Amino acid sequence: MKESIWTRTRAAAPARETLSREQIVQAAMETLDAEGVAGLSMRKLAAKLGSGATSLYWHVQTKDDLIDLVIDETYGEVDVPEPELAGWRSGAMLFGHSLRAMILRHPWLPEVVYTRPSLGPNATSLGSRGLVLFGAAGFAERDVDFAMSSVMSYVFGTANAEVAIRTAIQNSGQTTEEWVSDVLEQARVAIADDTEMQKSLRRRSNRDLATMHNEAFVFGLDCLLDGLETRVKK
Amino acid sequence: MKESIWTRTRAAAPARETLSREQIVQAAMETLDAEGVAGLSMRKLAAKLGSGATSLYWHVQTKDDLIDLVIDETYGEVDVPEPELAGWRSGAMLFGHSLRAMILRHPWLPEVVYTRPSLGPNATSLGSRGLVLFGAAGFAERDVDFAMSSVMSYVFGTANAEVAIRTAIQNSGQTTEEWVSDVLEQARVAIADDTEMQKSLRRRSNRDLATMHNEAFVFGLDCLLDGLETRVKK
DNA sequence: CTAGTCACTCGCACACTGTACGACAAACCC
DNA sequence: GGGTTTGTCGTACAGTGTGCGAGTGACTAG
Repeated sequence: MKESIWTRTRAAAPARETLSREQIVQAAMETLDAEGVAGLSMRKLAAKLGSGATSLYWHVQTKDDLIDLVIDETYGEVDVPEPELAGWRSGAMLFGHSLRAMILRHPWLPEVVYTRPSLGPNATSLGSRGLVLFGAAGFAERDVDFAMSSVMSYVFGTANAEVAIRTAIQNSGQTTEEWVSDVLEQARVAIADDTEMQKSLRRRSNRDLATMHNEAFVFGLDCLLDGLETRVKK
Repeated sequence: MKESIWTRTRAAAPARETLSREQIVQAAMETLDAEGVAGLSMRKLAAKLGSGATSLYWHVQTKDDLIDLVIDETYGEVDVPEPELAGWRSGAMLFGHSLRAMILRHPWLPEVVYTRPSLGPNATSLGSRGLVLFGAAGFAERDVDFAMSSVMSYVFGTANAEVAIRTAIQNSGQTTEEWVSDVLEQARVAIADDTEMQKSLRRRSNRDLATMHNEAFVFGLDCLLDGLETRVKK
């Protein structure tokens, strides 16, 4: 007996310093978070990994596939509480906050997520855990799905809009305060004869952008959950 | 008298066969609707208009600016009923349906709309009319803005998700039925040990995709509006 | 020890992108 | 008729995703 399977498998593991799909996905995630979709190119990604550009194509079929993988990774970051722990309503609230936080951490997501369906393992697992949560609430059959996707859609919608503003600020190269006051000034001129917009503008202009977004988010989510609660089977 | 001012101005009007910004925007809209963002290139657009590629840059500063213009055009297609006509609640319902229909007509929108803020004339006018509508409901000061953006976010969220599925089907080259049954089969395998997902799957599998989306949309919107209604000042 | 096979890397090339630049031309004003 | 404005467009540059085929190191069978 020259060598056991154990030593054999052990030796086969490192083999050669080599790229791995996980490595590539993680590097792509970093680039996306830092520079957005426009900042991600296969050549730059390869350079970051110290390899040739086309080497990536052995581990990943196309750039789009790579993005699919990164997207699924983000879904893995979302918490879905189990209904026993918190009850469905506060569970849904926590779920919403976790999903929103994830999207804000990955502001490139809205730009790519609507060009493909998400069927990766993390996405489906999220869906499954979501269904458990909303299933426990006691909705009628099909309302379980409707309830869950309502909440997800609402959260995506609000977070996406928030992301749009954030990227705009970042691209402008200004501070948030500068940008806000610029936009407000611009708006003031544009709507000189629009009393309704002026009122809204006055309401917004003294408030911090981030806290306003937070308040708006929980306001709408509360409303939606209120509405959902009345649909629960008595 | 050889020619009056009338004939002169008449002659001066066309001046020379020339591109116009409106023409370009409209052609870009057509291409986007038909082929999506990936199908729009300045060269192809110019060819469609029978002009040189770089000629477009006299009328439009960059491709991104052009897309901004097209986006604003789409906002112009959204109906916002006046509150006197329908009351705020059914007005909001109509608004939601109109916005959703607009997004479904322009499935490329989600892909580009979250990388920039929308401050064009049609976008701001939509915002203004929206504020009139929700302002008439009788919300407390800041809740007017919150209510409106909740509804918009929800509608965007649902419509975007719908768009994602539609594009996926289109890209697959299959019919909707083929695609659905393929995905269901794929899902069935993936979730062999997940009873919650299986229940959901069984619920979905017999239903037409489009009507399911419609039902889900009005279900969630109704819930949200129910919740909003309880926030109206008494 | 050699020959062969697999797993993986990578340089080159192709077609295509957005757009800066500067030369051109047609219409207008004086 | 000269000059200015308005508009067009060919060329060029730097960059993109990725197909192809040659190359290389590690392992296995004989």
